Amino acid sequence: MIGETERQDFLREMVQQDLAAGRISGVVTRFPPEPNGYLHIGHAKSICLNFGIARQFGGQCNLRMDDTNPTKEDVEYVDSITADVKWLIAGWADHCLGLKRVGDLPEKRSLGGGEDYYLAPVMPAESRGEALEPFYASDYFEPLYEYALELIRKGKAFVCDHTAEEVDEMRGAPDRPGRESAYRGRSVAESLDLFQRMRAGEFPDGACTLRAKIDMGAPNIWLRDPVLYRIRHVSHHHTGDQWCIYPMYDFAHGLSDYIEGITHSICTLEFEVHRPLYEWILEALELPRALPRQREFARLNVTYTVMSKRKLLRLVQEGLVRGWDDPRMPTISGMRRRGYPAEAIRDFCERIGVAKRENMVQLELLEHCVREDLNRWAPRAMAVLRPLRVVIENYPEGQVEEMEAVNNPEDAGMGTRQVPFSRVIYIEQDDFREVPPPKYHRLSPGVEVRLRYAYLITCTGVVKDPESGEILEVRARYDPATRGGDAPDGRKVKSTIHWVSEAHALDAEVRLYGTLFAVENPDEVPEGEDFTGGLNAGSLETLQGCKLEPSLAAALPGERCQFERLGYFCVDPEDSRPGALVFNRTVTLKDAWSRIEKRQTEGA
RNA sequence: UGGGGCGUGGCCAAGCGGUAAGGCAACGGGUUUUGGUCCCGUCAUGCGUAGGUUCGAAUCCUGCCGCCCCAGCCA
Repeated sequence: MIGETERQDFLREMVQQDLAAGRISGVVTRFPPEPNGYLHIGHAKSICLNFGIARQFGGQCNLRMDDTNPTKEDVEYVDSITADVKWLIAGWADHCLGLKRVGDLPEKRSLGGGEDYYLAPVMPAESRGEALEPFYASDYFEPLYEYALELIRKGKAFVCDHTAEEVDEMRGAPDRPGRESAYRGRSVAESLDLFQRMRAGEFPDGACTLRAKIDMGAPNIWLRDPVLYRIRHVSHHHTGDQWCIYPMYDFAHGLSDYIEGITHSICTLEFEVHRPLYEWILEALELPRALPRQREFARLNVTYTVMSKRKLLRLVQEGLVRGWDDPRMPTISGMRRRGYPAEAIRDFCERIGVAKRENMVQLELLEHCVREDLNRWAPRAMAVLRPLRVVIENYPEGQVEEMEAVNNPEDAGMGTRQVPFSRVIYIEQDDFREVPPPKYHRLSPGVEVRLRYAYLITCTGVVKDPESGEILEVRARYDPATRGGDAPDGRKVKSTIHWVSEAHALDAEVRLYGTLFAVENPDEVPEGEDFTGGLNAGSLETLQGCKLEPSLAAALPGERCQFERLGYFCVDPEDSRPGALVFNRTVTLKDAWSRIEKRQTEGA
């Protein structure tokens, strides 16, 4: 895009070279999650990469369910994945999202003297209101079966009757070659017959497999006659009971890419050792169209969280979080519920870059991106999370003034609003200290501070519970000449604090989130311990009776704003109700005072 | 001890033979009716390490060291 500097990385470089060399004429990528869990921030990196490349080169990116293992997959996951992808790319790469008409299957056609299967994406611009759905690898089971037959005919695959244990044992080891299957020399006709009977359901699970005939002595283990098909008498979330044989990832993936006309198949590093097999399968079939090219990048790791779907699933199943969309989860749905804007997540994915080295990105960068985005457009409001009553002794009882407050100092166009002020207000407990520590600028006896958009007040004393000594309320006097916050004599105060009028306050529940794990790298588990031992017991703090300024009464589910001086918050889309508002803290504001305070206590 | 990858500041990451970009974090300062934002400044004589080639090396060559991935009928 002109004027926009697109990030350069080794993958985009490859795409550019392929284009320049004329190997391809357009770019088609794909995002191929297995529907066995919810998408997380690691997937977001992949989504931004694949859609980002499609977008940059005027191509498309197909959303495809890599659903070849029916025992682990579920429609709940395909639905959540589809929604998460759409949400994440909205307003950025919608036009690149390749889907297909509901029910569409690959078209069988003859090409180059042979049969070919192809399924083109339907782009949003040409959908004309038709119902669209993601691609499914399982929609290719029939073509895949045909390709398997072809491989057998070419003498490049055979049906093997060894048990799983035997196959394991015969595979050899990294430094020791394997032994050939006793069935490797089976005739083409026999393998063809057996494979057809496998499909027909004549054999029980595990009785036999279809294997590629490559090289049991290959140093790369994935070339040692890998299994291509296995028998599983289970129904599939998308194909039902149509099949009892299911293709393995290596066989299905490259061919799915081929069927969709994918030019670049970008995946994570652990698949690098599979690349020779990916290429072997496509080349063995002698396909008539250009082949996709697989390249790998390093997956994302973020501090204080885990990224494996297996571990995230455990957190959900064991009730250690409140679900896949728990705001503490690194899932896209969790981040959305917490209030992270899609644009901030995309910005993060762009900033972390793409390379091949292992990496662990600090959570702080993600939070920085969230703050930077929200700062620009989130409206400001005043809310007191831990209320402390302040009585302004010389303010007339029963009097109410409407104070004009700025909605967003970053954007004058967002205007102003009126906030009611009266004799009794709430301030944050943190904003008062009976005995102020050094450098504490907020309210304390004898000190004058500014109430934001209101008046300068001076603390005159406190009222304590005679029993416990707990501070029940703070007493103060205001200077009537300072309406709006400025003193006519030009005197300065060191601090401005927020407040909410007691008589006008809205009650709300506010949920504060800390990191899910207390340790930077939860995957680094001490001997004999479980990763759940690293969980942060204080990751969720629920506050009741928080006091909000009345303008927030109309806040809608999902709506985001900044509570001044505290952080960015959003109305919980699930649990909030009119009159019973629930807010999630998305991220705190940077807090210079807490750093000073921390240094003081550590120094002491 | 087989094969495949990767080593640039605390964390990411540019760099593609001409003398170490940028971001986050951290630290110091300025502005400020959010201890926010914004602005300014500091932060690798050094690119895993040892040699070699070259007028010149993070970039090329060789050796060594370290880390990651692969022995699912998971993806």
